[in-house]
Order: sequence, then structure tokens, then C-alpha cells
Amino acid sequence: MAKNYWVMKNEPNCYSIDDLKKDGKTHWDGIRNYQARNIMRDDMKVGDAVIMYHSSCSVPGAVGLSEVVKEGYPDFVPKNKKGRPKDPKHTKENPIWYMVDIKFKDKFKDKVTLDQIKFNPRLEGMMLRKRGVRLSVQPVSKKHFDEILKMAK
DNA sequence: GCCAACGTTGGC
DNA sequence: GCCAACGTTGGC
Repeated sequence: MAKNYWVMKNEPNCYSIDDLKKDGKTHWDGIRNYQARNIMRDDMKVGDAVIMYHSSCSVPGAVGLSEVVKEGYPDFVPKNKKGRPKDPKHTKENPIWYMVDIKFKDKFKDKVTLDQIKFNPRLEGMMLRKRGVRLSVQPVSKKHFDEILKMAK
């Protein structure tokens, strides 16, 4: 039983819900934002439910569900997808960046688009609706989580 | 591809 | 510790 609910954003041409479905499970590496790091390191627990969200594509929106299967641990994936330069301050002795493992749960038959999310008054206050929010791992309330699931049907 | 909004960096 | 400059994100 999940205790916490999250939204994880990424770019589908980088790693889409279909990739996750194919792989079954993955480590969410390459996050280089302190707030997102803190969430992954401190707050995400095994069994937490995650809404997968696609951004920077023709129709942004929530596309599926996953579940946390491993809690935060240092991100030492040799090179991340975008091939960013290594952070020299990120060492084995003092890791800065963390990741979690998630497993595929479900792919929505119909994507819940950002338009729908913005239009639904019951999703008032959801972070995805706010302008300029760049946090790639976001907390979401159970109420909003359930509402998204309802919309996905 | 543009650009607004945000996070990070670095000079002072 | 302020804040301008810079880089990145993400909707359009």
C-alpha cells in the first residue's frame, strides 16, 4: 500500500513510458536538481505510487503509473542520457546526487493531457498546472492522484 | 525554435 | 549575502 504519491516528469524521446514498459524497471538517474534530489533521497519510499508524465513533446501529459522499488541511493550511472559532464564534487565518499528505482505498473489507455489537467477544477493547486515549475519529481496529493486515475479511464 | 520562468553560479 | 549573468526547462 503506497503511502506517498509522486509525479515524475521526463522527455519521452529520452525515456518514455513504453521504454519503461519494455524494461519493466529502471533507475531514475541523471537528476541534477537539489529539490528533486532531496525528495528521492529522503521522501520516496518502497511502494509509493508514481504518475509518469511526459514533457517537452507535442502533447504533454500523464501517461502511466509506476511504483518505487528501491529507495534513494547514490547515482553512479557512468554517463547519463544527455552525456552531461561529470560533476567533480560528486564522489563515492561524498555523493551529491541520488536516484531511485521504479518499476512499470500501468500505461494509460488514453493519455491525460496537460490541457485536461488544467481544465479539471478538481485538480486545483496541482503543481503540474503551475507555470514555470521545473521540478522533475513532484509530490502529489492522494486526491489529485485518484482524480488523474479516474480521468485515465 | 522562441521565450518566460526558474535554478545556479560567481563577482563583489 | 546580494544580485546580475548565465544555462536549462518546458509550454507553445
